[in-house]
Amino acid sequence: MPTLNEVARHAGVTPATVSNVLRNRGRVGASTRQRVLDAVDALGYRPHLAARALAEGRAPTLALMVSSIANPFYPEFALAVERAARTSGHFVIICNTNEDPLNGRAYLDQIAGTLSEGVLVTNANLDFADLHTTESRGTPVVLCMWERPNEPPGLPCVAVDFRLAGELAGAHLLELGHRRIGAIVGSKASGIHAARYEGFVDALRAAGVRKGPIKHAADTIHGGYTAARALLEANPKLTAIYATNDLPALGAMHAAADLGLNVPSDLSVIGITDIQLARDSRPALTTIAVPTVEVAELAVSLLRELIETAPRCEGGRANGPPMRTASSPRLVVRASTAAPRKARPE
Amino acid sequence: MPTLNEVARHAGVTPATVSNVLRNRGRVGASTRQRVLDAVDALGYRPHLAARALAEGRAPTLALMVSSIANPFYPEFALAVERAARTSGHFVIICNTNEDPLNGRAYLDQIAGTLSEGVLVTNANLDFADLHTTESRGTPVVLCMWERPNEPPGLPCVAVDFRLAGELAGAHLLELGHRRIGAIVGSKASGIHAARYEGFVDALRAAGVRKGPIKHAADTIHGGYTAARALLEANPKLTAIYATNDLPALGAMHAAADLGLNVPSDLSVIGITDIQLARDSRPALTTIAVPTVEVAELAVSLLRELIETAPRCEGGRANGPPMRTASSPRLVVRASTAAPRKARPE
DNA sequence: TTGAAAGCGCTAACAG
DNA sequence: CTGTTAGCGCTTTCAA
Repeated sequence: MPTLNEVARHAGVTPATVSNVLRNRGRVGASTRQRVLDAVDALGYRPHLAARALAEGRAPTLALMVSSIANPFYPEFALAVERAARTSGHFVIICNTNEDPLNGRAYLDQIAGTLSEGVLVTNANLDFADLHTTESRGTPVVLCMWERPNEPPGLPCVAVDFRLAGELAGAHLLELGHRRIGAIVGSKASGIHAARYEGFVDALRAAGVRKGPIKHAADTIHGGYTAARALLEANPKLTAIYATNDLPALGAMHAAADLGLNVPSDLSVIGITDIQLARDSRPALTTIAVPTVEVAELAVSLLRELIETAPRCEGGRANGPPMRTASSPRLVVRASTAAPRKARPE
Repeated sequence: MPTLNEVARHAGVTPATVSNVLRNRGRVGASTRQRVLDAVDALGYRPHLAARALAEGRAPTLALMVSSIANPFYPEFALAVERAARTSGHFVIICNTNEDPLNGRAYLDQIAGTLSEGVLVTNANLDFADLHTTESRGTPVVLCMWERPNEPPGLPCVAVDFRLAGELAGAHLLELGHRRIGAIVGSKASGIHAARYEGFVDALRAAGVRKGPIKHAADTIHGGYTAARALLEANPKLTAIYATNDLPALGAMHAAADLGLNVPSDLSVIGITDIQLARDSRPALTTIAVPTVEVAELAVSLLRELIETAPRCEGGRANGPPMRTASSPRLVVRASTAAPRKARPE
């Protein structure tokens, strides 16, 4: 691989000049510029990104922390993140924490500030303390998909009103006439989906409908399957299931099928997120769509701002860490919800 | 972020010594070592990976080229790649080509050899010429999932016997008694799935069964859906569908459902790969499992070898580019295949 | 308009 | 055992 120095020699100029023409920096004479350009493609020169970054005191990548890229939501998000990152010349490194805070910390320790200029965090089950540490060391961190716009975390974030998402889901089911609704709430006691459940409960309360049974489940199809079976077997009269995520909702549909229940005529199922699979399932899943791409773009642009300004205003953050709020979740009605069989019109 | 120099000053030694204790290189006195270590965590020092890489003449990442990380196969593969890469201290950068060779080339030009030490390529629709170029510039490239072990490409690769996969699929269907089998062949005219289809046809031929209708389709659930509908509507007597990939197979199951056909009693469906979704679909998909994780590991280890040896044996590749062959695909019988309704025993 | 020089943070000879 | 010296490939003052 030819270096900038070799290009310079080849063009009979100094490295500084080559650098200048390459980045359109200083004023360079037209003929010199041409000579340099010729040398560049005579040699097939490509700038060494790592070296450039080192000299500039920057880093050419963004780190994307996910619990496991295999969970189908993350790839979709990652794709959007990558697109956004490319526009600012960043590459993205995927960091699978595998739900283990230790892995997360190891990643942060290694790449934050050295290989990556900023860190994007999805529900990767990271230690907040670790995140603060990396932030205090000067590498900006932004939380994607913060679930409570009204309760900012101690870190920069992009918020999505997941309470509203839950509420919309509840309202939709209620409107169809459902009164006995089971809930599958994702992600263990970590309470990561608490807002989604609260919104749902709020909707019920507002309608004067009693809370139905609830079951916690892993955020997978299988987790939803197991939870739904348990729910349905213990509560045969349920006419609908609300899952705080699409994957468990899909699992609930499978459980229904295995129990001889038809979706939606015997059982309605609704999820949250609107992943690709929701569109591709049979019946297609009714869900509350979250603006994934928008979140990714907001997150990347926020991160970029932080990267720009971080060096300057070291100490004082005016009113707490910045937060961007993505547009509201919205209901997407597909084929997995319908009025309960014997719904009496209100 | 403290630098190695500061650590050195803090410990009252020279940078070289710090470097030595950090990498257990030269012999360092016990007390000095301790002093350095103390300084390291007094300052919270972490090595600057990019700088280190630059000094070592290496790069800390591997590039993974995929057509789109959103296709559910790739995340699974990416996860395995990342795990393997971590063991050699590499991070992985995901490069979505979005099926466009131009994007692929842009990625290669930018990061190969500067940010990434090696390139892993899945079916990303890249220009082979571009790949050769980057290889000739000294950055090793390995093709993952080469489909024809007997016809090595001009590049290092990990091969999987996809002809066999197709044959196994055909054989399974035949054994169940199917004689009228439609085929959904993925990925346009690029012929990327040709081997999979040939194997299938070989199985039929060996059994003296006539080829059924064939339809090409995009490698998505929707693509499979459309193709299957067309196939089924034009050929009502089909009792089975063979798809060269799981996603289209899943789509075929949906099409069957929409046409009032029960899978597997009215129609058997089989795919190739065994992605997670194959396990999670209802009915669960019978498929030919490809050893994804093994392929990822072989690919990374081959790439590592190439990275090690590349500098030395610049010119001469003994017997063409190296190829590793992953273990054979194998049949995984689930619930989407069964004997055709009126199968007469052979 | 171009060149010379210093330095980003680290490693790698070699010398002492 | 430890320090000295160069230098990875590039950028960026500052002079010329």
